[in-house]
Amino acid sequence: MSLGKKRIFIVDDHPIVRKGLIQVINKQKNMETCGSAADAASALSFLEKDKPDLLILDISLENSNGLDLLKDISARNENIPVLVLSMHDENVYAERALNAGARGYIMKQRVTKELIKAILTVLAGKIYLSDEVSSKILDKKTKNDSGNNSDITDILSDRELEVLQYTGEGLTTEEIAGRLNLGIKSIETYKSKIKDKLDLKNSNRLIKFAVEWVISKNNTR
Amino acid sequence: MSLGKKRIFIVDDHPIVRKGLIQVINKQKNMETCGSAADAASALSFLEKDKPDLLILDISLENSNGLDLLKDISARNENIPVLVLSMHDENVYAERALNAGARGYIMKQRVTKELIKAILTVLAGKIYLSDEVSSKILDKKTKNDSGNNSDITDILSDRELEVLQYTGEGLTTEEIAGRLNLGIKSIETYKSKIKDKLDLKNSNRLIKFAVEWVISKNNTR
DNA sequence: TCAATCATTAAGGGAATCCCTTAAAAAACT
DNA sequence: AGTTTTTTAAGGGATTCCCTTAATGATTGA
Repeated sequence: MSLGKKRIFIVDDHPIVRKGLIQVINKQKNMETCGSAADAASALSFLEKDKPDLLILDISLENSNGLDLLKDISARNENIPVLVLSMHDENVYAERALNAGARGYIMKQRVTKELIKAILTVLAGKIYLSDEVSSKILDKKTKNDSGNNSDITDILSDRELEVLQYTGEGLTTEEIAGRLNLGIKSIETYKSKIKDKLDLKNSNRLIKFAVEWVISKNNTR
Repeated sequence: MSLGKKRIFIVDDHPIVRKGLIQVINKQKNMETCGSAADAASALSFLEKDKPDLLILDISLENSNGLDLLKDISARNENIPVLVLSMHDENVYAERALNAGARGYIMKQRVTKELIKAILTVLAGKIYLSDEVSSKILDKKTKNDSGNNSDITDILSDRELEVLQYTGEGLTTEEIAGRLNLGIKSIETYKSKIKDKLDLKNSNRLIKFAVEWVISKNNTR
């Protein structure tokens, strides 16, 4: 942790965000960006050739969601520390990101102030989370032992949650299948699993629930 | 349109996005940023003192959604052209933004390439939209032009409104038919009329809209 | 006032979804 | 190591979607 600058690769589908990140990082003395990508495919092809010291990853990518890329990277055991960037509610995705192998989670609302701190923390081998999230996650871990948690993010699997999200955005079965690169039949299965788990009578109730969930997620805090 | 640089104010709750935008804009010769804000409140207080030539606005603000701010600005007749920035699907929000007074709509995925073009277009008094969306919306605008009241209760008939209400409560076609003592086929007709009138692509979008409408109705009064 | 538009109600029919069952490989707990 | 959960998907009847056509009554603008 001293010879040369640490090399950072950025994956984010918003060009302005990439620009902003590159600018902020390259202003630092002990780190520099070594490239960027807008989607999972080009990110992976870069990682095959070159290994940066850190990956900054937006989990809300357009064509293949960021959690999948994160899992993919962890699966290929690249051993690259990943700092996840998100515009979503921390409470919903932070824990999943960590479970999928991330070493840090930071919301776009916080980037700039906390970004460098987060990068340094992760580069030092530690895990970075904002105070609110870390305490919340720890809370849940201890509470969970005595059952009774009606947080849907605990009940639903990753895929089910994604399907719920897209359903709440008004997408059809076919459109969701397209987004996730899965068959229609699989999406139908996820929907029916969600209905079972959340005790929703039929698909209209499911959509209603999903829409309300998406709204409340975006309005809370 | 020539003496001095055009002054642009930015409203976005993501610091990196603000940084990126400021960098891109200030590189141009004929425009410059004159400030930025992360939320509606500080944006409004700035606008009371100073009037920029253009406002760039993220409609997915945290604490009060951007559409409200947009409506607020239009309502106070500030006459400032607004370019809306969004990470959302254009087809879902673009029209709402225009109805609320925006002069342009651009997705964050497109910013950098199209940003300057969009700014110049709006500054020139025109409306900027990506090609896909523009034709679609302008079509409808000309149709709807008389007495431009986008209040749903004016557009929909009584029956249609009832169906919308029940749909927003999560009822199925059959259940609605039961409630209103009508045939399923009639409910289907009403649903499709509603979709036509409100320009909703399919029944999932209809349900989403209906759920959101029911919620907003219960909150706004 | 009378043709014209809108509202209400509904049928026909192919396509898409829903809903319920079954299933198999992989991953994750215990 | 063995059980459970997750991810993925097929089959098939029931329901809903979506598009078209249509009849009757109410409203309204010219």
